[in-house]
Amino acid sequence: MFSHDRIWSAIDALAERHQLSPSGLARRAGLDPTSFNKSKRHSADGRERWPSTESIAKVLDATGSTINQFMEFLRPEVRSSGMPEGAFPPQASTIPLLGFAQAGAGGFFDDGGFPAGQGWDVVEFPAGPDSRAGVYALEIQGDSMLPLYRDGDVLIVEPGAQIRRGDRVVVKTSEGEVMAKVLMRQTARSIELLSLNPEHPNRTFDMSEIEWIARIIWASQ
Amino acid sequence: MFSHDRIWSAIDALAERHQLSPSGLARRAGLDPTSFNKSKRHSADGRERWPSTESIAKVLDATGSTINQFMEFLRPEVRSSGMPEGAFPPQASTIPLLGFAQAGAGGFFDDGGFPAGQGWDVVEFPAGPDSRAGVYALEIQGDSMLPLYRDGDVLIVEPGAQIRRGDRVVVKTSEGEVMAKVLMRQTARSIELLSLNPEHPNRTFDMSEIEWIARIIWASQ
DNA sequence: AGGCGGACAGGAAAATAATCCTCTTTTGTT
DNA sequence: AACAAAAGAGGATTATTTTCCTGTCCGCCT
Repeated sequence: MFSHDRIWSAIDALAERHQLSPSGLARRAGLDPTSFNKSKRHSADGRERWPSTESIAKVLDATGSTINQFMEFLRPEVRSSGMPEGAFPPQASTIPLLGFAQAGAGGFFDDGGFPAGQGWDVVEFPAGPDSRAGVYALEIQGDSMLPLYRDGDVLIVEPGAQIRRGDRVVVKTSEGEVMAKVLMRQTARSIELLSLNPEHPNRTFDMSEIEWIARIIWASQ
Repeated sequence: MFSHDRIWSAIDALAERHQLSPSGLARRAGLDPTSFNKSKRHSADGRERWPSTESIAKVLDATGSTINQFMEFLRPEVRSSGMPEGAFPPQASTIPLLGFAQAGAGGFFDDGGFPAGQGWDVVEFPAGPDSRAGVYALEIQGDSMLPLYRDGDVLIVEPGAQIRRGDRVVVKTSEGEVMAKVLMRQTARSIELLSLNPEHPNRTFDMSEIEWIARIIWASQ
């Protein structure tokens, strides 16, 4: 998350961004040029040394950088080698939440339709911090999943998410077929999938035919 | 920009966010409960005391907060109107994207169903930075919007988003009715809405009867 | 080639943040 | 109302970061 290593990397990245060495950056910020030496990032007994928030504030001020920019450097580098270039997993955030049935009552929206007033809950969107590993998107092609999913809709899929009956899932068979279905029933030996399109039949597979199954967590509208 | 005052305000905000006092937050983070006392934010000679980066990392870790969230608190308070307590808008991020039809081809997933290999695009999720003002969630109640939306599903709604024909929308009438529909047609004087449930009739309104209309951007699955 | 400045390692001293401790006030529970 | 726990002010001590200083190495300029 937010580690000693990351914060020093961020300082190095900031220096590099401004064509400065670590000692040049320190000097620019009015600090001692040896402040950011690599040799001083651990103490003699091996303990991690953390730069102070005051030093960081001075550095940002001296380089005209924003907190945003520093935070970009502070983010973890993409870990998994399977993560495509430029992918950057969602961060948790919260947005106002209201029950649909309450939405018509007065006092929840301003004139422009924006949330206002008291009585709103909050909900995490996207999902909470434990549940974002490997999240990816699949774009719907064709009309075979109407009325639920239209051509061009994007499904957000989360491998490793817990799956229960009734969940909408993406399934890959060992024959290479990938399909979006509703999980009806799963046992140790077999899996029964309900089609999203009522015109298509339900499918039942032996579990040995299933390569993986992952839950759809969001669909674009 | 990044000032002593702001960083202490951010710590206070984070504590409040977790229903903690400053001393409670410090205690949660394994620090001494008096660490964040207001009385200790300046030294006796008036000099500013800055919390260490190490302390902040501990606090974020102990509360399960992200750097993003902390940074939001670190920003000068600009937005005030309409944002309910505790709401914290989504930050842009990117995730891997693949067309559904390609998902069955080899090389895109590892054995566990996680994205792997080359050939993935990226897509922003949630939507890009310009389009998140006022985003909120509505939770579906009842079965009236099956098969599309089930009881308990959450819709993410974005007031101010551009709306086109075919978009799924939430509409509020001046009589106080709020409904989720598909936009069929909109003119300066009238609006025609297609019901999400095929058993329900289409609705046509005079524009003067419409208080606001907002696009549904995501639905939970 | 020689001199200068910058980058960086390393150590001691000074400055600063955290911890420990005591006490008072406030809050919550019975 | 009484009691316990939490919150917070304030001070001393400890731990940690910054500053000061020295020295080496490297690159650049004259």
